[in-house]
Amino acid sequence: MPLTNTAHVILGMLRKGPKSGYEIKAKADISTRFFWAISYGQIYPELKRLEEAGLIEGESDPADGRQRRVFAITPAGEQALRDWLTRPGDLHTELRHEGVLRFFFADALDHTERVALLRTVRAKHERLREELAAIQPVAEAMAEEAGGDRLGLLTLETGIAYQELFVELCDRLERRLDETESTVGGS
Amino acid sequence: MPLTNTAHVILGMLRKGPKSGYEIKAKADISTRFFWAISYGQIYPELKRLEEAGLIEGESDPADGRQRRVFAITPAGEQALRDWLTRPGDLHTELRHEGVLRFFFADALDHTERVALLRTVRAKHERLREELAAIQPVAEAMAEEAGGDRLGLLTLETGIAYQELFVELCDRLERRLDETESTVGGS
DNA sequence: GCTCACATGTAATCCGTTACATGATTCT
DNA sequence: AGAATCATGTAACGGATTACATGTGAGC
Repeated sequence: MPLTNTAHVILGMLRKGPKSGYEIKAKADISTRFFWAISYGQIYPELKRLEEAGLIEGESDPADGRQRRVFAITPAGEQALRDWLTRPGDLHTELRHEGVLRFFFADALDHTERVALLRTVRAKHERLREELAAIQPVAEAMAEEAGGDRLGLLTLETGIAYQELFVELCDRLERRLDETESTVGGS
Repeated sequence: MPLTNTAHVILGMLRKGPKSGYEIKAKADISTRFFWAISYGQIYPELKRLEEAGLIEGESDPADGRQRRVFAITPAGEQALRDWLTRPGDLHTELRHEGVLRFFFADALDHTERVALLRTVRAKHERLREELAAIQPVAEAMAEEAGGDRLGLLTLETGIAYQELFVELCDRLERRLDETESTVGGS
């Protein structure tokens, strides 16, 4: 059966060099997390499956006496990754945004509550924007060691622009709310 | 136990007037779908649960001899909706975007393939933008009958801006790709 | 001695989609 | 006659999160 996108994240991470499950999670947490989150509950079982399928190879590599398994991608794994990257057909795109959802139904609230909601949403995206901005130097360093792969940087910039859009949209919505409020009066 | 966001979608839809499960789905498909999708597999069981919890009340209302159950929100349901809308704490925000994910790992591709990927992603968002734009007149009509609730319109505009951002980001990324390609040469 | 980071894994559970089953009515 | 729309529901499955369980080593 076909691999999940999460499996491809693991494959993609290992293509940049051998890693333990723990390291995969750590790298994902500062990069892919913002548009494709993964958790330990998926990583370890998936590593097992990928190894059985011959797409990766695990090797025991205890560091400082600590138990540790490091996985490396195989040629078959590289091929599977490439196949996925170039595969035609629909790309899964899913957004679940409780803030926008609440706003959609905010007719049940009064003006003050609506504004408070927008401010909360705005604050969240502002915080995420800062979180991403803080990663930038790390990503810069990672790009160096990855032999000049700048795509991580570009993706990060995309993530920052994404958060900025929501901040701006919240501001815009609040202004629009004030306009109607002042002309017709709110509920 | 607390209600899911999907349950709140149903509650929110019913607050705008009694509806059948089928109608709820139809309304959601042209509004909340883009930031909180729901399916029949959730709607019907959830309607049952909400009724048992006393938050909505179903009434058999066959139209043209067709079997049909219409649900109305109860005062308890309205209260539950309000509680949710004003509840403090983290708002679930989740993005799963296979296009950006692939781009992040596109180091494994050559320049031409990378550009093709961006074009595919761009086309998808372009199509979504048009889909949303086509809904605008419908939403306008819905705002009238909803007694001047303009929030649906504002949310729709937000959705359009969201799609436009991705279209623009794809263009931006393609330009950035061309820059590095022409100066240092690609893989 | 304690806490944090490193490290691996599983089980329960939740949420959601997809596919299926069924049937009436309306439009072409 | 056939397709599309209206209409309700369930079962199987899949993907992911959370919580739990366990243990080492490093730094304070």
